[in-house]
Amino acid sequence: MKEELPKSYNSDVEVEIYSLWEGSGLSNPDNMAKYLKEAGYDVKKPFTITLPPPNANGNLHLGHVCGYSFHDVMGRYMRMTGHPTLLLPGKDHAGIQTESVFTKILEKEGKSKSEMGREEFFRRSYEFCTENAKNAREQEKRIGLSADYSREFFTLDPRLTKIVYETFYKMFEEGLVYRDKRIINQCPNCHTALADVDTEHEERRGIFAYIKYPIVGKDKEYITVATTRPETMLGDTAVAVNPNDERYKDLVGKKVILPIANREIPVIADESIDMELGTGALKVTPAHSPIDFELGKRYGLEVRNVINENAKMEGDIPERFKGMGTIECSKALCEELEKEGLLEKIENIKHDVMICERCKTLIEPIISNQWYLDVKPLADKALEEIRKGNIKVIPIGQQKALEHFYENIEPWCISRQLWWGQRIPVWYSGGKKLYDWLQENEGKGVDDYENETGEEATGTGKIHLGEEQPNVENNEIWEQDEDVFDTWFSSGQWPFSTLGGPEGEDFKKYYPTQVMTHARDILFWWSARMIMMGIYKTGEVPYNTVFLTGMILAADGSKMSKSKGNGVEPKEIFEKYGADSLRMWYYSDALPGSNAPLREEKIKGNRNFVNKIWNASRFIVMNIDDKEMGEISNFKITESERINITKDHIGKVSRYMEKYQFNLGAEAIREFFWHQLCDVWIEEIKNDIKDEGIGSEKRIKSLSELLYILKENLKIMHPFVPFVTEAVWQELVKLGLADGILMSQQMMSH
RNA sequence: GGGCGAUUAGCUCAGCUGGUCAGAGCAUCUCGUUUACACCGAGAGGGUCAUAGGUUCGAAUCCUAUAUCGCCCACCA
Repeated sequence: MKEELPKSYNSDVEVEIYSLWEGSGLSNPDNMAKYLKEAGYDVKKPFTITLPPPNANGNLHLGHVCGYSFHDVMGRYMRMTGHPTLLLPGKDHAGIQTESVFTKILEKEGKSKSEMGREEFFRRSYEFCTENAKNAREQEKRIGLSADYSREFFTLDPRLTKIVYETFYKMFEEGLVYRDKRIINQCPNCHTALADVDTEHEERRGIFAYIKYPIVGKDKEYITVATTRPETMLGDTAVAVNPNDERYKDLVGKKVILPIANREIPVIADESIDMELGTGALKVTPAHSPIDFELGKRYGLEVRNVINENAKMEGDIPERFKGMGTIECSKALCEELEKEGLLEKIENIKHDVMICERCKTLIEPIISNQWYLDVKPLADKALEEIRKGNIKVIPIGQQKALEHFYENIEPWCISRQLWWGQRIPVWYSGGKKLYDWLQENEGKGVDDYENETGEEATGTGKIHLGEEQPNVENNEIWEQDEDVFDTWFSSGQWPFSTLGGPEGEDFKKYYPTQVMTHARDILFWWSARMIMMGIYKTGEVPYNTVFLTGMILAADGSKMSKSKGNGVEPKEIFEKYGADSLRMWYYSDALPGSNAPLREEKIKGNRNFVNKIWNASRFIVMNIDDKEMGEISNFKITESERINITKDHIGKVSRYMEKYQFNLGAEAIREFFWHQLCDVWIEEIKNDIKDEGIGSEKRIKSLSELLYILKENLKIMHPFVPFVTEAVWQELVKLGLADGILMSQQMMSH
C-alpha cells in the first residue's frame, strides 16, 4: 500500500541512506565485481583512487569535503558503468603539525614532551589521532564518500611503515639517499629542519646596515659591507667583491679586520657578486647563508657556526653575545659598531624573508647534517612521463608549473627532528657524529677521528639499516637515528603502499590507479612526490590524471582560516542544505584552476534542485494507482522519441564525465531533469492522461515511459546527487518499481 | 627576478578542437495561489565578451602588444 510521501525532501535522511550503502558492502570493489558478474554484466577494468588522507588531528574543512565530492562523483560514475571501484580512504599523521598541536595540548595539561619521553609521546599521539580520525571519517561519510572503509589506512600503520622503509633501503643501496652537511632551513619554533617546499617567502620590514670593516695595515681605510643581518657578522670568514669592480680591485687578496670579533678575514673576488647591490661588497657567512655557503665551498673558507638551532647566538663569539636572540644581538652589535664609528648607516627596508610554511616563524639557515634524497633522477623520469603524455594535470597551467618544479628540483631533505613520524631505520656504530665525521673526511678513519676531535670512538663508524639493533661486537655502541622521515616521504608512497606494495594482492588488482584529486596548493608536496616515488618503486606512473580542484574561499574571496575566524564548518552547510546541495555547488563552482568563494545562495539554489528531484518523483509515483503497479512494473518499454532524447542526454553527460567536465555534467543533469522532464514531459503526460480511467492502456503506457525515464535520470544524476536519488530509488523499491540499491545500478548504454 | 593564469550580464562564473556562443545559477522586475513542488510556474530587463591592432569568408574563441588583477616559483646580501 502506497504511503503519502512528504511534500519536500528532508536531507536528514542522508545519514540513513549512507548506512544503506555501507551495509551493502558494494564500496568494496571485490564485492562489486562479484555483484556485476552475478547480475550478468561485463566486469570492466577496476577504477581506483587512493584518496588523500586528511590530517588525523583535526576536522575536515570545506576544501577537504570538496575534494571528496569530486572523488565520489568519479567513483560512483565508474561503479555504475561496470568498473569495480576502489576509493581507498586514509588518515595522515601530519608530522610537524600534529607534533606541535599535541605538544600544546600536553602543555595545557601541565605535562611536557621531554618528561614524557619518546615512546610515551608517540603512543599518546597515536591515540590522539585515532580518536580524532573519527571526526574526519564521519564527515567524509556525511558528504557521501563511497569509500571502502575496510581498507582504510593511517599513515603510521606498521604495514605502511614497512613499505616506506623498504623504499628507503633500496634508495640507500642505490646511493639516492645519503647524509650531507649543508645549509638547511631550520624552523626555531618547530625545532626541526625543513625541506625547501616547506618554506614560504614573505615581505617583511627589516634593516639594511652598512658596516665598515677596517683594512689590515691601513689607517682609517675601510671596506663597507651592507647586510640585512648584522648578527651573522660574528661568523664572517671573508668579504667578497666582483673581480670587475674598479672600487675594490686593489683589495682583492688583502685582509680586513672583522670588527667586534677582531679577526682577520680575506677579501675574495667572485663573478656572482652584484656590484649594484648595497656597496657591492658582500660579507660572507658560510654557516648562515646559502649563497655564502656556496662561496665558502668554492674558496675553501672556514665555516663558523654562531647561531644554533633555536635561533640563539652561540659558538666562538664574545661571551656577551652568547645566548642572545638574533634580533637582540643585531641591535647590540649595531650599538657597539656605532660607538666605534664603524656603522656607516642603517636603512629601513622591506625585503623577502623565508618563513616556516606551518608556523610562519622566520627560518634560520644553519649548517646541519641531514638525510637527503637525490630527487633529480626521479624527477627526470617523471618529466619524461609527462612529456610522453602519460600524466596530465588539469588544469594544464599547473602541469607547466609541475614541469618547472621538476626541472629545477634540488635534493630533498627528508629527515625531521621530531618524534611523531616514522623513525629513520638506521643504526650507527659509535654514533651518528662519528658516521658524519667519516663521511665529511673522506679517506680518514676512526683513529683520525679520535686524534682530531679528541673524542673516544665507541664503534666502527659503520651504518646498519633496519628497525632492530644489530648484534653488538667488541663492545661497540650502536645508536639509532633519532630523526623521523618527512611526512611527505611516506605519503609520497601512498598509491602503492596502501595497496600492499609491489607484492600486495591489492596492488596487483588495483595499481596503477587512474586519477588523483586534490587542491592545487599541495601539488608540489604531494602529487609531485607520489609521481616520482611511484615510478621509482613500481616502474609505473601511479595515475595518469591529476585533477586539481579549485580553492574554497570565504565569501569575501579571502582564504578561510581559523585565525581570521571566517571559516565555515561543513557541518553547518550539511545541516542547512544537505550534502547533495553542497556537492552540486562544488561541481559547478570549484573548478580546476579557479577560486570558489562560498556562495550560500547558490547552495540554496541547488537545494531547490534536490527538492525538485524529490517532488517530481513523488508526483510520478503518486499518479500510479495501486492497481496499476503490477502492470507498470512489468511493462515492456519500447523505443520512443522521449527515450531517445533521454539516451542522447545520458550520452552527453557521460562524455562530460569522461573528460572531467563535472561542471558541464552538473549543469546538464539539472537542465534536463528540470526543464525537459519536469517542465515539458510531465506536463504533457499530465495533460494526456487527465481524462483517462485507471488502468487504461494509455495511462499504463505513458506512466511506464515516464517511470522509465525517471529511473534513467536517477541513475545519471546519482553520481552528482547520490542521496536524494537513492532516497527516491528506495521509495520505488518499496512499491516494487525498482530493485536493489541505486549505487550499484548500471547506466543505460548509449 | 622567473613562470602561470585571469579580465564575458548587478554578483559568481560556463563557453571543449574558431561559424545558432552571446549563456547558466543567483539577484532584479512583471504576472500567476492550475489537485508534484512558492525550495513553484509563465515571462522580462540586463553584456560593443578589458583595450588596441592582426590572421580569417567569419573570433569571446587563434596571434601580437597594452592595462589591471591574482597565483606559484626564486639564496639578491
